[in-house]
Amino acid sequence: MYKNLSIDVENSINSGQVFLWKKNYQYWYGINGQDVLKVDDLGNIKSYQNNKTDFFRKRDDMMEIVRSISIDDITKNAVEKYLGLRLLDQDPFQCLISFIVSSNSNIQKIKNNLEKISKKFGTKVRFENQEFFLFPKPEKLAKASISEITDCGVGYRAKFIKEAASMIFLKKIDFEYLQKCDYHDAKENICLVAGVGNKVADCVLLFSLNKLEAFPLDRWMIRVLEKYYSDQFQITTKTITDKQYDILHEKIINHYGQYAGYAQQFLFKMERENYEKKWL
DNA sequence: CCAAGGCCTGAATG
DNA sequence: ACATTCAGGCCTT
Repeated sequence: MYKNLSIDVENSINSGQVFLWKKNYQYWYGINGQDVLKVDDLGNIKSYQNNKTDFFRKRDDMMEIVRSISIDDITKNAVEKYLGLRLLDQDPFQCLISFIVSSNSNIQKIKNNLEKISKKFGTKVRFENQEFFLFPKPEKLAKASISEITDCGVGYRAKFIKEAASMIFLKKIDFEYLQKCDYHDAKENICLVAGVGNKVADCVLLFSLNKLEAFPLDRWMIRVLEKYYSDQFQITTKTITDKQYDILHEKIINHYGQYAGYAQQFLFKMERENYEKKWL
């Protein structure tokens, strides 16, 4: 059966993966680490640094992925409804800081916090006759004071941000290494960062380290499992412990297979749209 | 191991 | 108005 597998840029950006993006007439502009991306409605990218980035993961075989995750009616419907939705391949450091900031927060506030961080610590550049602030480098945030970071409105997360930046700057966490090793090793490693638990780790792994079996379980996804999958994935308690998270993830991988992360993204998008939640 | 409580902040709710 | 709750969790006890 024929499917139109072209990219839906709008839905991909408005799916909770990225925060430092804005639309200016027909183009989307976004910060990705030390680069600025300009994207047209077909997903063609012009990059400030002239980097070749596969931000929309065009390398993925969406025909095969869609086929393999459309394993039940709920997911099948979500995939069909948001077929153009894509996982985005982000700068790992920006992604890590973004999701540390995201914990116990909401999209509007996360965006606001990250904009302040970029403005305060990032390099100002001009691109397409507009002003942008790149995301700060690890060294810059590692050497900032806690109170300077707190001024960006991130509250108690400030020290997590500083510590995380230090670990990257000092190569205690090495993203290039994490790219190479498998999901479980990478997760164990990145969870060593204070402020990074199961959910944040899975976001970083899925959105920036090419681990497509990562399946971030946040409030929304727990709600999805409770509502539509109560038979297969029973949620027993209010707070999910580390062990329960692991067990759930194991069952989820058994159900969806190696592209479970894509399934998560379609279901997350679906559920938040059902509740008419705002995006960027 | 598990459960409960606390946490910056600001927009939304009552 | 003003208080309370809640928001894409995590850490400590």
